[in-house]
Amino acid sequence: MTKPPVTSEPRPEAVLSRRDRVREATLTEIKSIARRHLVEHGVAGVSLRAIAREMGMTAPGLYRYVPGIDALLVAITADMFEELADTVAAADASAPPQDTDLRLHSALRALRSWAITHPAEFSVMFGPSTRLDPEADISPALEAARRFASTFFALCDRLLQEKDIPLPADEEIGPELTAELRSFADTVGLSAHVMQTGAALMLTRCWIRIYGVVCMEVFQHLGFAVNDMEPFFEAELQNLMTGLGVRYLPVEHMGRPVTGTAG
Amino acid sequence: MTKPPVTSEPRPEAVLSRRDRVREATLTEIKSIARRHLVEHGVAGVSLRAIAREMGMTAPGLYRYVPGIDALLVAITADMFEELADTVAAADASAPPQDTDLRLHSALRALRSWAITHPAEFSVMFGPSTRLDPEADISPALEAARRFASTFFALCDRLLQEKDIPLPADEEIGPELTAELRSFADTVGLSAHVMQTGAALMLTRCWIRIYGVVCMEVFQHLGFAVNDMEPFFEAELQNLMTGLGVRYLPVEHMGRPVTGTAG
DNA sequence: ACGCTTAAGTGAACACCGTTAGCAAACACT
DNA sequence: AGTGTTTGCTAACGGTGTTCACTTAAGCGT
Repeated sequence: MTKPPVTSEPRPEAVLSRRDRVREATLTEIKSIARRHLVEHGVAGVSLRAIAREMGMTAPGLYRYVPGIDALLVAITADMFEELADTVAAADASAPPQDTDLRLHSALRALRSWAITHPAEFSVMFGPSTRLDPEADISPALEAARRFASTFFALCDRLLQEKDIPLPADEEIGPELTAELRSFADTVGLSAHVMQTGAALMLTRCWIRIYGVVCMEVFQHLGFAVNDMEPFFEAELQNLMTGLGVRYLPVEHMGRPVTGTAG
Repeated sequence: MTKPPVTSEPRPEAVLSRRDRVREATLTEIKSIARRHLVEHGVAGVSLRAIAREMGMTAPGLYRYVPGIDALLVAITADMFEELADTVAAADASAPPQDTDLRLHSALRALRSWAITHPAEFSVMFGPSTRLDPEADISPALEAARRFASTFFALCDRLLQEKDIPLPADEEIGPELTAELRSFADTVGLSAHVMQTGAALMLTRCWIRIYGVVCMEVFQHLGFAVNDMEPFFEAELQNLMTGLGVRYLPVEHMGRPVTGTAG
């Protein structure tokens, strides 16, 4: 870089050379097409050959950008977690910073919203990994999932600080559960407040229930008998909030529903 | 059948001709091998060609028995629901008929037990259907799933008859939820007791939560941070039972754990 | 017991899939 | 201009679901 850039580039595009830029663009295109195929034909419909065909090139050429189909699926899964994290964070940020209750409602409803509008994505993110080789390296997706979870961790942290959440006492939790909760708290790196065993238990319990309703809705397990699962989600949300000592905020009282980055 | 059977056959094998019998045996063999491949290599590892290869025949020959891979997968899914239903029913029956509390504990623990010992099966039964054509006819599996659910419906029915379960009042449920609950109750054909809106809500809420914990465990979503999910399951079970006004029975007090038909 | 009907199974073919190896062209940089 | 790297291609191997035409075998009625 002896010559200064003459072209009117606002940012020097980091330190990426032109080559690296087009390379990155190609990778983005690959992932974008893969994502579309995922949405349109399900995870089974994502294939390197089809992607290459649509890009006007051949399948082996894609191996210059992606080590294989599994890695590509992991990569787009990570992207989707990132997107979901953004959506949830945006919903969280759309509420007044002090109104922790509303922020929590907002974030959880944004999660459900995104899930039901992105069933194919949600399935590969939160369903069983049926397509990937069990020995595939899924760490990129895990990393992104961590960032997604952190929004909720932060909210729970605030909640524990502000309110007097009724937590189960350490004595009544049981040694095995305590051990698992400690392991969990250590691995995900919970903050001091959530580090309490009772708080960690409360957190996982809430997550399990949210996960349950949303999975049930997206995977269509009551689809044959139920048209709209929203009332069930809201019922669960209400029950959850009540158990947390937080007042439940119905949808009507929330103003315009929050729309995330994609919706 | 002019000649009486000389061979020592206890039963006349229904009205099936010899031809139909070997045909049925072949179909059973196909499904059995498919099931094994499912367990050993995941749902993606089930293929007609591999099954045929193992049976010493060619793939097109299988089309005399099964209309395609999708129908085969649906068929074994139905079988698996049948098996799970048997397992749960056996656990239920292993408790004293009058002890509804214990029967419920037993049945739910049997469900989890079967799920974690049969993750591949559980994934195709309760996870998103990623492999099947969305237009595939899954009614056989649905029918079997209904029979699986009926065990729990019966238990809830008993519970509602015996105890004074604290049910949410009709007024506080909300019109949309009421409508969905009615639709649900009608479709699955709940008995008179569970027909009450509050009871149906309680039932679905419980099911959602059980579904949530078990899915979370089988799909390994906390697997990176938690070794054993049993304490979480038991915590959820306890919380659930308490909410139902039923006393929670810890595992230790239950005697030898119940083993189902497979496991 | 013989002939006819029907079912079972095969081989070839088509259209897909992931992946590897070897090669030619384009590009960046000295 | 020459050199080395990057990119993309073709060919090929082994795998998949599925259809079609065909042969073989079994069962059934007379």
